[in-house]
Amino acid sequence: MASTIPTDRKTVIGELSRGREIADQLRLMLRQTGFDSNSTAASHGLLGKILDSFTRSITILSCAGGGDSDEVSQVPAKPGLKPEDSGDSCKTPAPKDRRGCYKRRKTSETWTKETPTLFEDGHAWRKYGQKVILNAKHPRNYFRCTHKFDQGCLASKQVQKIEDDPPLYKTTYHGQHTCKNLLNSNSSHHQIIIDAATQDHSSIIWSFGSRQEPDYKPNNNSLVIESPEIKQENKEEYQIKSSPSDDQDYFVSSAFDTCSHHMGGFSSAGSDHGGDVISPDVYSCTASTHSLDMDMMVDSVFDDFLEFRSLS
DNA sequence: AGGATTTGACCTGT
DNA sequence: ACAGGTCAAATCCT
Repeated sequence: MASTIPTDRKTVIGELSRGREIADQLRLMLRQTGFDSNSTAASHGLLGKILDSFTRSITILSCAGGGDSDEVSQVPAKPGLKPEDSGDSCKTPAPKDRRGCYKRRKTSETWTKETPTLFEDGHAWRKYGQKVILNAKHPRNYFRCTHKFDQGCLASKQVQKIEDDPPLYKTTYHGQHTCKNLLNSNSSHHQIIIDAATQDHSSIIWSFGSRQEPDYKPNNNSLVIESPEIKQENKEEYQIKSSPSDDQDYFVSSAFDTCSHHMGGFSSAGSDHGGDVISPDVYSCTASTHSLDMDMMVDSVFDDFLEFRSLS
């Protein structure tokens, strides 16, 4: 990686800039159209993410002069560290002095979810820490995307049990997945529901869950598309392994190009095998009939992403 | 053996 | 100074 040709870099930056502009236009456009407030809010949120992603990528590419530029979070430049082995500071030796080895994420976007159960979210997570939190009954668990190093995916999450009685888990997500490895390569049953008819707009609802909720039935108008199963890691006793969500957002977005989801549609299900149940999370998106041009815009945005990926 | 988790130490923001 | 986030060596698991 240390050797990306400058021309390529420029091309990538150019493409990303273009993508950012398009996403920005899309946001303006959304502002003027008549989506319902929920969808609008969700769409703006998603667009914000897209814009943020573009901006970060551009920043990384522009700053990291030589290439190599690993990530924003793993920054060297340690003040008190010996200058030898200029470059990777915290990676290898210097077993003790970790000053400057990492930067705590500060401004990356976060969003939280409170759910009564723990479940899969389609991504592979690696636990990297656990911390007792003041005034909290349960420790907080820290996870990062398994592909942090091989694909530079910066997504991470924190999971904490906040209630005992009716169990309640709070999951805080940081950053978007940029990795491509969803755990859906084998055969689970994610549900994608395209709810074809509602009053004003036709709306589309996708719902996902690594296990199907037995009782759940989409309404009559729903078109249900099943996607392959995601890998399940059934560890009965310790499950803060992954949770639903955001990444599906990414998955959905890239797969279908348009729409956003709103959080909060999570619903709990019964249980099977006496263990925790994975319940489907419902993402919804309203696709207005007059949004074709937006589709094209979003297409364009994702084209940029794809191009960026292929170049990098 | 290699990957994942545990856990104490370390670092940073407030 | 403290609380919380991250690192990385040790340990566990497959």
